[in-house]
Amino acid sequence: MELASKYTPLDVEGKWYQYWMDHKLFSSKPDGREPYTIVIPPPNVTGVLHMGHMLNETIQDILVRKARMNGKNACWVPGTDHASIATEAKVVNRLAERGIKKSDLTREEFLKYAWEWTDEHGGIILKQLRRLGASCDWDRTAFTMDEVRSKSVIKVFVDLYRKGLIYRGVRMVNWDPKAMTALSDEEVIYKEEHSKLYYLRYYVDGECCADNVSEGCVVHKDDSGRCYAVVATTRPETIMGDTAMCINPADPKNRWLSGKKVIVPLVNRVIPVIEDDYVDVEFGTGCLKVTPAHDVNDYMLGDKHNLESIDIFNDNGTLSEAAGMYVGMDRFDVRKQIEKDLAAAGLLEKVEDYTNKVGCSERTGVPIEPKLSMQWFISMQHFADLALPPVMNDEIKFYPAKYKVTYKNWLENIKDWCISRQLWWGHRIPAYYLPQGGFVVAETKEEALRLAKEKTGDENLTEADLRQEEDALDTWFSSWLWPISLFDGINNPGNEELNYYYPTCDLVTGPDIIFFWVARMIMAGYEYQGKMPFRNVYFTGIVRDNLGRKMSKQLGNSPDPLLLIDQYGADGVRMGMLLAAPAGNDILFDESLCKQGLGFCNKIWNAFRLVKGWNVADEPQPENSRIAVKWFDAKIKEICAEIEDLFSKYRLSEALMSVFKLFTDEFSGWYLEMVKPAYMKPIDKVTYSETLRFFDVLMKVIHPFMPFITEEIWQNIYDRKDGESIMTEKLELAAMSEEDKVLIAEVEVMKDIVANVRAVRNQKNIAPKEPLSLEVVGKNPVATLVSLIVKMANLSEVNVVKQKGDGSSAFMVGTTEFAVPLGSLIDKDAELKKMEAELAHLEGFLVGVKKKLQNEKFVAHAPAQVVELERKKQSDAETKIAALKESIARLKM
RNA sequence: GGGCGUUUAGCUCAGCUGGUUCAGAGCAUCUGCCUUACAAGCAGAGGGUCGGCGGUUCGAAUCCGUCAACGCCCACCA
Repeated sequence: MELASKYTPLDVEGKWYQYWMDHKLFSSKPDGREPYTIVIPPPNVTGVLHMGHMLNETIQDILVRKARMNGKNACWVPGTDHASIATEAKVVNRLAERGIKKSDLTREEFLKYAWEWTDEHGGIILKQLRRLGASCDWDRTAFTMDEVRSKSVIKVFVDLYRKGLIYRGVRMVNWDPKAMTALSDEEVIYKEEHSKLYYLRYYVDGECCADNVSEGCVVHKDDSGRCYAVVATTRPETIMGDTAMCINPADPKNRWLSGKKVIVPLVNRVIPVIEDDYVDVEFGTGCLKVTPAHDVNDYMLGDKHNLESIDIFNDNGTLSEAAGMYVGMDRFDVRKQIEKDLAAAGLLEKVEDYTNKVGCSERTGVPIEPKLSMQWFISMQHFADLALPPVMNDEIKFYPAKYKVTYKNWLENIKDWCISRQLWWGHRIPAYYLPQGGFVVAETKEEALRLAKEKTGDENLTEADLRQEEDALDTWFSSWLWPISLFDGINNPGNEELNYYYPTCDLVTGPDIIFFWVARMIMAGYEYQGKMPFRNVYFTGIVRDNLGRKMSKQLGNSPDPLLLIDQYGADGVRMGMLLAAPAGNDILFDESLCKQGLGFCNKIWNAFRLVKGWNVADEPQPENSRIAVKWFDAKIKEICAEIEDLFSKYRLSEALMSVFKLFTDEFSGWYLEMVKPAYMKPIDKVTYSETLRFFDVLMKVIHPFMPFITEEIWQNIYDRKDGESIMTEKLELAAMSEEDKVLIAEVEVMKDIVANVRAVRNQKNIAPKEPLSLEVVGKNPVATLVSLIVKMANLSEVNVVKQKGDGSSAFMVGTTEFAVPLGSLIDKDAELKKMEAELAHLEGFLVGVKKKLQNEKFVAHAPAQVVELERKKQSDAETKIAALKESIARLKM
């Protein structure tokens, strides 16, 4: 077989993915094996793959492939999310490009466009995932708006309504004026903004009796002697909605305003001064303008003090007729204009720079507007009570565990969830309004009609009389059912698939959706299955660039994942991602890590090329190879046990590093060099077949991380039949024996000796191919491994001597001294210097150890084995010092 | 304003319930090698007062306190 000296991923990756698909190797059906289930966090249906997905999906694929390799029935269910707001916004934009306004379309027409868009762009992201090697069971691909999922959503809505957990009411909600819909609290993100604090004059209405004031009052008067109050606000454009001014009753400086009325600047409406200790005396002037329609706190005040509420905004953020002024202008244009107008009218005291947090829509980015409106809500306390205990008592484990605190905090301060959205793209709320007023909630129109008749007693009602709610549901109202609805567990409770695959095992997702999604899935899981939706949650970090900046379109610092795969291969990119991704930390992605990944592929490739290039002869196995095989057999067991342990702790990055070192250092660097036949010489049969066996095992160990190259090589180790695949293989290794442990330790000593001899070569510029000899002073600690030392250090002989010869370079391994005779090459002075430095270090060390042992408290308090260790350190050091001193003395002779 | 987390080599990170020469790994750097699998390679080497200060202890990177810097989450001060 001819193999190129460089590995080219593109040649093999597509081929094997197709092979896996053709042989249905990703597909899972319930059987007698232990299930291992992951549901994908569904990406937006019209999204494209970015680095965050790459990280997430790589981790999931590694876990899934590992589980498969461990003999479990692994099932990774893929799917996409309809992403109500995001998708609707995209469709609206696209229509706008064609000159079509959403408002000119009927709901049906709009949805037709939306589905067109979805069919056209939908699922691209899933196709892209295949390039990465994702081993999802594609036959199970689901969509949050497909039939099964939609039906589940409606069923759950009706159920929760009947249980009294869903209600409809007028509340202050977060309004997105761009998307023109209500949002949940979680969809609001607070951004720091450099804005301004405007100080406005509110003249006192009627006679001003400011002469008659108490101590500490601060009264403002203008040039003509009229009194006014000063209100500090960041939002002067809302003064048209002012219906009161509020002071703190305990505030002496504003005492004089008590019971007065003031005039809203420009608007000239007279409003009362109310008193409430909500007002912070220290902020601004202690006078607060109250706009109940446009601020949550003001709303609370209005409610308490029975104030009128004037909604001055249209749904799109422009000013409404109710404002009376600036009608039709955008709220931010009004802010600019009103500043000018106030100043011109002499009503603007001053303007200060001010930094505050502004709530913005997570999706559209525009500042949200608190708005009083009729919406649908879920009572959340019930769900919080369900979802808190299992996480706190670790029935559901979070990795890293620190997110338990975040989770707890949220659940203990839970607020009701606004689930209605004034959007068309989504699940339409199954509520039907009656001509007589009121509504019914039902899964179907027929059922609604039946309920309506029952409710009204009007037998003449027809379906046409019922008007279905226009609002759609929050996207997350479908996502929270995902682990159940994927197995049709809502419509078809207790079905075989559900029983087998649920609860799922691991959930891999970002901490940014811990509330949106993770917490709510736990709620739905317990509500509808009485069981957790997943056992473990692995929170990944945020992918950042190598400067620590979040990857974003604006910065243009996010590489295109597919281009990376073109360049480094999927295996290379997977390794690059994972190397940078310790659990729970943000990952600083650097393209050079992918290069390292490809480099590793190349290493594997070339190792295989070497082995496959050997000629095999029927001759006895040499001693060095016999030991090497035994050793590597032990080593592989050791490292695999380590890897298992790391996997169990989700420390995948470290597991990969162990895998990498096992192959690069232990296998390629040591084992292959130990057994490698001399140039043009054949290898014995036994060693050859054992080496192929190692390859077989190693490919399985590496496979979860790098599926493509491992399949390619695995297929070429032996003749495989069509349909065979590394994916259906199991990795089973025995535990290490005592003998294994001893051998591993001995080989470590041997490596140390070899490294020292190589160092001597380096220092003396002796070519690797020039054989040297080695003297062991006293007893060889690894006498059984002489054949390996000879081969690895390229020695002509190893002699055990009582005393090392003259003209040699010496070193110590453990307590044994070794020497490489160099004859005339020896540099006496350099050798002396080296030894004296070593001696000084050892003597210093000995002093420390002795001090410790002379400390009575140490000997008394420390555990016996620690003290014993110190004593051994002392005697070892003394032995070494004696040997060194002797060598130095002899050198000086 | 509250809470959480981080700070160890030039970079990214490991160091579990204090105790082996405990100060580590990968990458990067430096030196020497085109050695017949791989120069995307091989063999070596250098590099850190473990953020500062204080405490507990026979013994602290590890435990406690405090300060500092950075990051994240939550919160209705206009």
